Amino acid sequence: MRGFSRTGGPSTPAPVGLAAAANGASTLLDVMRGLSGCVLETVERGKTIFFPGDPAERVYLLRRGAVRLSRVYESGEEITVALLRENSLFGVLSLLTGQRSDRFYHAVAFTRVELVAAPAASVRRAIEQDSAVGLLLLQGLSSRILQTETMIETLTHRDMSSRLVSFLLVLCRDFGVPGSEGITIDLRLSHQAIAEAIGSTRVTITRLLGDLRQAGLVQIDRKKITVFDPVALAKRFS
Amino acid sequence: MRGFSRTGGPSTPAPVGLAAAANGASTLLDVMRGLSGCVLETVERGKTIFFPGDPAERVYLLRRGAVRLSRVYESGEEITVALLRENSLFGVLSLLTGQRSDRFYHAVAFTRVELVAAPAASVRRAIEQDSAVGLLLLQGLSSRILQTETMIETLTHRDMSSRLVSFLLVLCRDFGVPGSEGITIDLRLSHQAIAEAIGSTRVTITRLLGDLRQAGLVQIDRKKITVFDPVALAKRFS
DNA sequence: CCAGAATCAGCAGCCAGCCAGACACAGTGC
DNA sequence: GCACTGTGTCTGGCTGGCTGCTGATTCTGG
Repeated sequence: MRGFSRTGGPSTPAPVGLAAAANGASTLLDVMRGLSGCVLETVERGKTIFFPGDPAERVYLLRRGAVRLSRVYESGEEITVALLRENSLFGVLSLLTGQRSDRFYHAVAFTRVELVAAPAASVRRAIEQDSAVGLLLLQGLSSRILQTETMIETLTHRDMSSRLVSFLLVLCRDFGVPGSEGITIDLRLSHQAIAEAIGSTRVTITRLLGDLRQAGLVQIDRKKITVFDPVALAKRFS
Repeated sequence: MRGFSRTGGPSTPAPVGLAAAANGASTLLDVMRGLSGCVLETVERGKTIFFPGDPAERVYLLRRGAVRLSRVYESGEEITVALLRENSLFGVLSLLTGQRSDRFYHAVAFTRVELVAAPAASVRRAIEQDSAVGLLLLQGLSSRILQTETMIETLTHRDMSSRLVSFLLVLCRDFGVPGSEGITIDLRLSHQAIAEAIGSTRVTITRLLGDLRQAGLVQIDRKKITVFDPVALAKRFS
């Protein structure tokens, strides 16, 4: 259970009456698409959306697919800071101040991705003109904060087994597709990718996933993980 | 260095021209104080601001002091999800949907705290009436996201020593007061509290802090930690 | 203001979990 | 076919969690 059912609620921001009334744009997507200078982009799996050091001048809305935000160290090590799901806002740093600032994360398309990018200035202008836009963006960011905080919960688990389980539950929440056998995580995850996200190593993930599979809790088919019963899996916390 | 100097930048949202022009309210604090139904509260160290399960109907701005957001488990274990510094927005969950929702974190005053609380409905109304309010809130939330993501970086460090160092640097950023000898973290931190924040145990923190002290990197006086030289400390990453 | 209670800090020894490094093999795409 | 990425497994070694105890500090209620 822990953090699974409860945080599952407010994930996809529902249309708000206010916004719809204002100008017919009832979702973030509608709003973003209406902005001047907005661009619809498709990025192939593995391609970079922005590099650390790039100027932060656009705000992105992830329309389809998953994006990985990561931090790269001199050592070559790479840490995943967030795995963004559909409907997530990112690159909001550019809204922060009027001054120019730079990205410090690396944003990579984790799957084939469709996104809407709009200049920060356009977004600011849209907010001025229609306050409903501000509210929608706020809701988008709030939901990002909730996701991130769930991830912090995951990462403070002491033993790797609990961390992995907790992470799988987060993935179910964000990328889960219900099927006949359980919930399938709609991402092609390598053990290495999981390790980078929860601060472990490839070998450990291999071992722990093997344990979970042998316990009959999950199934793995061509890098796609199916969780048979999230509640049963949650009981696996140390 | 890692995440220290870079994220230090956009911490306190600077007044934005737009907002000032709109109605003279140039900071979040001004905005919040002007809201109908807003309440100024003082909460003593250790007292609860809201419990998990409480209805989420107000948005808070932390005016002075520090607030700890945590998750409590049946086992009695408690995990710190965020240590909020002055000027942080929290309780934004209530903005998310029109429907009623409940808190799932425990918010406790970590120090003596002054805060402004406003009903979510008032906040929504204020955004409608003055779009500058929306922008200020957005900036507040963006800065929260940056903080939270730095914390994720901290937590994905594998060895406890790096995690502790990284956490101390985060604390310097958020609660540091420069002094003649270095930066003093203006919080009374027990080893237990640190352990709960970085997913370790009291004993380990005791040992590692002892090491840092012996290495001449930090000083601890009645639960207040002074970091002599953040840059030197940052070199301590494994 | 004081005494008892509670929390906090420090130390040591034991042991499991996990990392490092290495290697073989399977799958996949060019 | 070949290169590359991903998976599975083993051995050794060390970090860090767990337990138990003691003395110091801080809090609390009279």
